[in-house]
Amino acid sequence: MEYQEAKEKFISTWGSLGSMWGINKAMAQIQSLLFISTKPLSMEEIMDELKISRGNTSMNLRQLMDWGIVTKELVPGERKEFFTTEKDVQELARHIAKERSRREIKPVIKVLKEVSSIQDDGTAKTKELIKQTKALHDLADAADSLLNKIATQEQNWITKSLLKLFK
Amino acid sequence: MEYQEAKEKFISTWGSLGSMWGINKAMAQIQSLLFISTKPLSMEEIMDELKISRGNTSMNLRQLMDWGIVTKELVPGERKEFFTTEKDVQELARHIAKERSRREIKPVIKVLKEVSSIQDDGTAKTKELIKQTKALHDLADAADSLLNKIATQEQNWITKSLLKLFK
DNA sequence: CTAAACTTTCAATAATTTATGAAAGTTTAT
DNA sequence: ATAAACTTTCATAAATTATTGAAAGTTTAG
Repeated sequence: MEYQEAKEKFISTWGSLGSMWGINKAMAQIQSLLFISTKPLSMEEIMDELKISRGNTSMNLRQLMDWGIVTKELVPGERKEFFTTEKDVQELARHIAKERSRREIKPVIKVLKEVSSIQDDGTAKTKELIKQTKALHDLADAADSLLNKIATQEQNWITKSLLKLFK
Repeated sequence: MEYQEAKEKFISTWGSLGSMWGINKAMAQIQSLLFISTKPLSMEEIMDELKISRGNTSMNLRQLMDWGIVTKELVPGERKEFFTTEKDVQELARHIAKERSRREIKPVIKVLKEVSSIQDDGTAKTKELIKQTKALHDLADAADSLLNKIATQEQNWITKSLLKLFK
């Protein structure tokens, strides 16, 4: 396998991994392209490389910027904009963990709290609803704390976590 | 908020959380319905409750069984089949972690290994591809180990993990 | 100010995913 | 063996999500 093939394999695999986790293909592919690029890329270059439209590129770049993992780079003397992604995998993981927590997990925890706090009317089904949603709430809450600790931890958390956790 | 409202809120929230993480709505909703049910439910009951078709119910129940989180229950004297989900959240989380690792993370790690193992031809772009995919490989590998440790750990891992990790 | 260079928006369309329902398949009781 | 009870399959439909491309918007150079 040589460069071009490896690159394509990486980008397409990353793209389909994204889909499995609710991230659209174009977004994942743009990010992965930037991730292995040796220099910032313009919109034009991204479009060409991935064979996607201008609009699609623009919208997905915006989303990546909203997620905080892609930034605009202003190249002196150039009029157009260039883009780079966070190159450090740890930092990348941290951003994603933080955002997923904020956007997706926290709101669900809130609902679980509401639902598990309803008045116990004494019936078995109400008791079960309360019991189960409370258990889920506690799990989600613990998982979210873990995620956030990780997200705000200094470098190399994974290595350190593994050490602490399984020593 | 009383029982019916709380129940619906829980089921619909759980359904949309599923979508964010690549799990279809019906599947998530069936699981959540079973999760708060005080008894095993028949296909008929699930269809009625969630207003989904027989085919859809059947296919999603099969998927849930493939994931190992729903099982058929044979009620003596009854001809039809009944279904229950794992009621213990820890066990549930463990199943899901294990399956996601096996189905999604492991294959990606394999690709990352292949891609990061290409011949270094000395060019900057090849070096970058190797470096970045290797970093990603190491991260994915570490995260996967963590997930699997969690998945095979005894009860209450979260509490224990948190203690160890942040004491 | 104005025109060129570039980016964003968004209505229309395409692609993908999910759901339906009836036919085919299976199991069980008699 | 057969018919009723029940489940699965799968072609088709519906719904959702992603993509396009051209028009509108913005910025910068001169």
